[in-house]
Amino acid sequence: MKAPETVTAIPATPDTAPKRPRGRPRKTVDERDDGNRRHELLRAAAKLFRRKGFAATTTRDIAAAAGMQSGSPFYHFKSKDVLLFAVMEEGMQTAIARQQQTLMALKNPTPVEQLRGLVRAHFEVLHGPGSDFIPVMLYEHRSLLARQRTVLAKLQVQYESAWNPVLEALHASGHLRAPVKLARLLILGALSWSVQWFDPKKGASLDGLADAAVALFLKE
Amino acid sequence: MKAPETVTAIPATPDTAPKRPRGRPRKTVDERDDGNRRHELLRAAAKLFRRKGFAATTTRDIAAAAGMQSGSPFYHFKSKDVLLFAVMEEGMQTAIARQQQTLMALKNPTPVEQLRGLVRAHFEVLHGPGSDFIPVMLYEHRSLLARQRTVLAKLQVQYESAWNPVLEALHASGHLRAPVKLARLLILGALSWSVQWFDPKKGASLDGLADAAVALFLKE
DNA sequence: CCTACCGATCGGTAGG
DNA sequence: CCTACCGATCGGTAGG
Repeated sequence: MKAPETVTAIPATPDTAPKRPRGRPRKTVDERDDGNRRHELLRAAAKLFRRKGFAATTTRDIAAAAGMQSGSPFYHFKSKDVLLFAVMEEGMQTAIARQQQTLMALKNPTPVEQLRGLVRAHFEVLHGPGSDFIPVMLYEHRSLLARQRTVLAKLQVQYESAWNPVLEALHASGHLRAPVKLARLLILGALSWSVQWFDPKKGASLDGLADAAVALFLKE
Repeated sequence: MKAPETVTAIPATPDTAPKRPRGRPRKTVDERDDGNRRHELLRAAAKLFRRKGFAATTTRDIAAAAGMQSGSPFYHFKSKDVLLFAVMEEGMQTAIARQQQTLMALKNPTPVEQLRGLVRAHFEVLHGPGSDFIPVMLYEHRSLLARQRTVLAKLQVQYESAWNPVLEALHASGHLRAPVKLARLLILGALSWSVQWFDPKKGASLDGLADAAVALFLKE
């Protein structure tokens, strides 16, 4: 209500000046990269949703963080829910991509090496650069509408299914003793929970973490 | 504003009837068990906070779930934050108590048996009867004020510290390969995450879960 | 994308 | 504990 938000759009140029589109200046006409502004919103939303939660974050917070006025996010996203969904979907997409890259980069891997790769990739997705999206996905599931949840569930199954053959192999070779399905749930939980306690700024390395996790789960 | 909430308090009994305290009837005068109503609020709040999250739950929701009018929760709790804190504190208190009972009930336990007890007690706290309090504690941490967080942190340290000697012993005996501190974080994460996927109504037993977890973490 | 709003909801309170 | 409210905030929209 009294929030100036940013001191941008006071009409400093009256009728005398040649008419110019309001809002922040654009360098050329064909640079109007809508995708860019849209993505700024996504990143701001991801960051705020992660820190304060979906319900406690206002669309005004998000607009301000992206340097916009309070009504502007709705030019890019129909509603706050749609914004949340977009954050999660992008998170899952990049998570899946990174997971696949990691697995492909291994040459003739043993199942143990594959597990270590999956673990390492998961930590990367959770704590690496641009890592606000997936924690939102993990912790704001209940804020989604049923239909959105269905779509994301498919991506999640896709992500998790990469673990299955690896865990099966480890179970068969005696490296893993727990039932595969429960093992996957428990392992992914152990890793995902690190969002609550791992602080990337404190210097501990993701590699060290991954080693500890593999040592915890595997026999010998 | 236009919310009738519950069709309770329309003055169906005019001036003719003998005056009677409004609201739900009390059986006798000295039964006015304030602690009971207060606790009904706590339970209703825990349930709603767990299902919808703190920010998305209104004090009106809570009041209605406890059979009260919208302003009444503030007779028992100064603010919504205080209610949240009370839920978490009670959750930690009973979790610590249950954990201690479990450990005491073991006669001459091996470290492996102790771990299994701790795991089982943790699942009980998360999924047993009256299990809404601790999930709220786990998932609504960020909604707390700094001062409240400090108080709860002490209880959390107390709860977690019970794990340390057990894990140390298991590490020394070669049953546990990961560094103890990281192992504790990962294990507690694996267990706590089950809030996201375990459905008590689906029949799977907490004992089976505990067995799988121990099998996952321990060598042989 | 900004301006200027609206309608609804929400935490909380005074007074009994 | 209920009644009757208030002040603030919030998601969203019309119109440019």
